[in-house]
Amino acid sequence: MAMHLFDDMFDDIPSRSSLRIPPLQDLFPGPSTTSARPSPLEPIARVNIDSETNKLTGRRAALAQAKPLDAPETDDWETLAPVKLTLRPEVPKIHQLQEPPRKKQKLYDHEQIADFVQLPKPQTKARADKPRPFQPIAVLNELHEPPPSAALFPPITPSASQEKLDSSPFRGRSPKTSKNDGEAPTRRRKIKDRSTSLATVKRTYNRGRTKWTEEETDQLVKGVAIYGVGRWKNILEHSEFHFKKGRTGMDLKDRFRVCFPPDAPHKWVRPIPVGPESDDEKSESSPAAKKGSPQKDAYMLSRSRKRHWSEKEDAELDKGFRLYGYQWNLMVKDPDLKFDRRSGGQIRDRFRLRFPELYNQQDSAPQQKKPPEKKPNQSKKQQPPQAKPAMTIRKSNDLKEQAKNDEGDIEGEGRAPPKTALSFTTGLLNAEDEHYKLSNSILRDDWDWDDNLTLAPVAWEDMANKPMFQFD
DNA sequence: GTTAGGG
DNA sequence: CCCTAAC
Repeated sequence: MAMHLFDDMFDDIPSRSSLRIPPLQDLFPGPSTTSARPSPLEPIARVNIDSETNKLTGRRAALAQAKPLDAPETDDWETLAPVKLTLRPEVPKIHQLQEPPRKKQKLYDHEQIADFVQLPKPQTKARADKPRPFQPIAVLNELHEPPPSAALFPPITPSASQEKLDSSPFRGRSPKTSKNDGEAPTRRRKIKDRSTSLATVKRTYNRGRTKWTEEETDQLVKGVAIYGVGRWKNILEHSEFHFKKGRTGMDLKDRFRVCFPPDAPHKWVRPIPVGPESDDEKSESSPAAKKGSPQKDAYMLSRSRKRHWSEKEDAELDKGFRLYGYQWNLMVKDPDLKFDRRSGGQIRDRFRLRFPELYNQQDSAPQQKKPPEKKPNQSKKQQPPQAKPAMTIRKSNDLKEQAKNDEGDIEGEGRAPPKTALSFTTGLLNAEDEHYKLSNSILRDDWDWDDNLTLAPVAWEDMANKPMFQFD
């Protein structure tokens, strides 16, 4: 099925001649058997790994041993010199002076990309390095610590002791490593600041740059060849690769995006081998490969794109919550809820994002059963009425928090948030018209009442989570 | 916890 | 490199 899917994918692509795609070159050339090698950017649906040795097997193993173009004629080049092999002499500076500044597009010319050992060199914008505060002082006193005077600065906030540590300009970056050749600095902890009084204070601090070496980039390309686009964690942890300490999958993703811009895949996609597939993984090579046509967009074949939630879908989510509460999988099954290929987990995450406070109350929420059926011929097993859940009174600050979040939605989206039934529950106490909302939510008249239930499920839900009284 | 995409 | 929503 997947094959035909891909066949259609390339139907609307003009023929290669009309596209004038640059000469196809092997990003991943071997000494002799180029045709036996799959595309480095070919998505890998399955990776064969020997469970015993934890090593790659089959063609992927061979891929991992691929040599760069100018590798010496030795079979174990990688094991002998795993790090230095791909180093190339620096481009003489005279070239940089003579050649006019290249346009950004030039960076991705196939001439450069095709030879993966020579990846696009970053624009050397002789940017006057913005000195970090206090850094010169640290150099002067040769202490990799803040100067004593730093202690004189008052804390920004009363509870900023930890912040001061994290915000130190010396954190994770001693002046000694100014060459930026060493390890990446340790990553800072994420700090979530929800207090409004500090909203304007910048509380995040940069990790600092860790330059990508050609070795690293080589390994990244190899990793994509082995695992596929998007398998950044796998690539990062591949035993044969040695990325700088502190690198994360995100870094790999960013780097790959820099080298192979997804909006211009024809700039970097390599040709597909023309020979017959040699072995066990025929099913993994894309149909495009069999046609001998260039792969249009390897990104398209990576993990599924993230689909944003439309307003309509949010409305479905709202309706679903009124019907099923926190039972996300039931929402998926309900044909009346028109979720478009959303899983229960996706629905849950969306709900958690939109209504975090309400989401965190699900422990005390009653478990609802299927709502009233339209065709009540399911009289075999009648669910007993749900036990009345323990009444919980929401704390006032919880409600304020939720109200704040609701307002944030307004600002963030630039449009009024859908005033959904969820708002009944979430923003109730904040509203002036409490009576209206109470009656509207608990004594709903638009319910398809199930005779087997003394109350509609939503009523229990609301009673459990909504304050019946306000003490402020 | 990871990844895609925007910044 | 960071942030955040989506996964």
